[in-house]
Amino acid sequence: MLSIGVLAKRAATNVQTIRFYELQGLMPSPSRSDGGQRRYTLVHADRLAFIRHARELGFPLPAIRELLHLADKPDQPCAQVDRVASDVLADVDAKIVRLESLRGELQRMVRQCRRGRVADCRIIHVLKDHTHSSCLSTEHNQDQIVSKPVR
Amino acid sequence: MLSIGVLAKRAATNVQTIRFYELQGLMPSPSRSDGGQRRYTLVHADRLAFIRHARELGFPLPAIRELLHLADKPDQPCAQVDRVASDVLADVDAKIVRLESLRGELQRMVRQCRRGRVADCRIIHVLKDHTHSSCLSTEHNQDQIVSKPVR
DNA sequence: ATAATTGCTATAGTTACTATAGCTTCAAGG
DNA sequence: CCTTGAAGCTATAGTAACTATAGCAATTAT
Repeated sequence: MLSIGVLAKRAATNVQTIRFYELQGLMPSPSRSDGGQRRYTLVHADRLAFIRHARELGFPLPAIRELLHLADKPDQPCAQVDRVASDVLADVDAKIVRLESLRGELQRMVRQCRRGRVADCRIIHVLKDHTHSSCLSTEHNQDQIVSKPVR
Repeated sequence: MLSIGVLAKRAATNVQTIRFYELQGLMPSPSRSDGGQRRYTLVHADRLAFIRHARELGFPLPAIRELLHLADKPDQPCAQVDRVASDVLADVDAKIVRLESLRGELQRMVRQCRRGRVADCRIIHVLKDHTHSSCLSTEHNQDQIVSKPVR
């Protein structure tokens, strides 16, 4: 029987995340100690590893929920599994395309900076100039670009 | 004088976003009509265009706040502007690297899927097998990969 | 037995918005 | 002048996937 802390260490997850997965129905509610603390088995550890691995590969939680569901039905055809994974792949591809376009623009901007005064700064100029602003606006594509959280 | 709706259309933004930027201190509070509705000038329109363009390029709001601040001091050297832009570029670069690594893994998984039963599915196998799970875990790099919101 | 650590629940914060509810104001037509 | 429908107002909650905190209870080590 594993405490939540031990399980968390094994999966390189943190404790709150495991409780969060339980709330979201991704991890089953484990049994409890007499005092009410969660006690896990190796089955739980496997399931958590599956979830974490899928997360690292960019699967969103609803997709993982679906995969876990499918994994429990070994005799079904795996077309659905393939579709879920392919969707994630398509998503990742789209993100790469967009980011590479951003990178191009940014590199151009930064390269043109002559380190003078703000008044002459190409970066500020480009941002101010809304005639340029069409260069990237791919209609309905407004992805959020977030700085990564440092854990 | 522009109403918030007209301003929004010009900047291809939506109305709530403009009010949100005002709350965040990115847009100055405009004057109001007798009935209390916001009335904007072309100065506001320029500022909003600047913000939107920077957002499209992946600048987070705090960075945009800094740029707006710097843009108001034309005689300062632009080194700080350059640094902000370079940071965003570095961030975009890091995201691309990570996503390309994800893409590789996903492609391998999807290619190996033989469309059989779930029990034999390579995708499920790879996800279940935690000996593979080290392949991507780049220590403290745990970026969130989110599906883009459809507007 | 006691102290340090870990666990518990519930709640709020993160990013950059988006969406709703319930109300008020505005602009155009008759 | 009056009505009507669209647009605007504030305040609040929701999104994704966690992370962090507060205030308390259980467990473990000494």
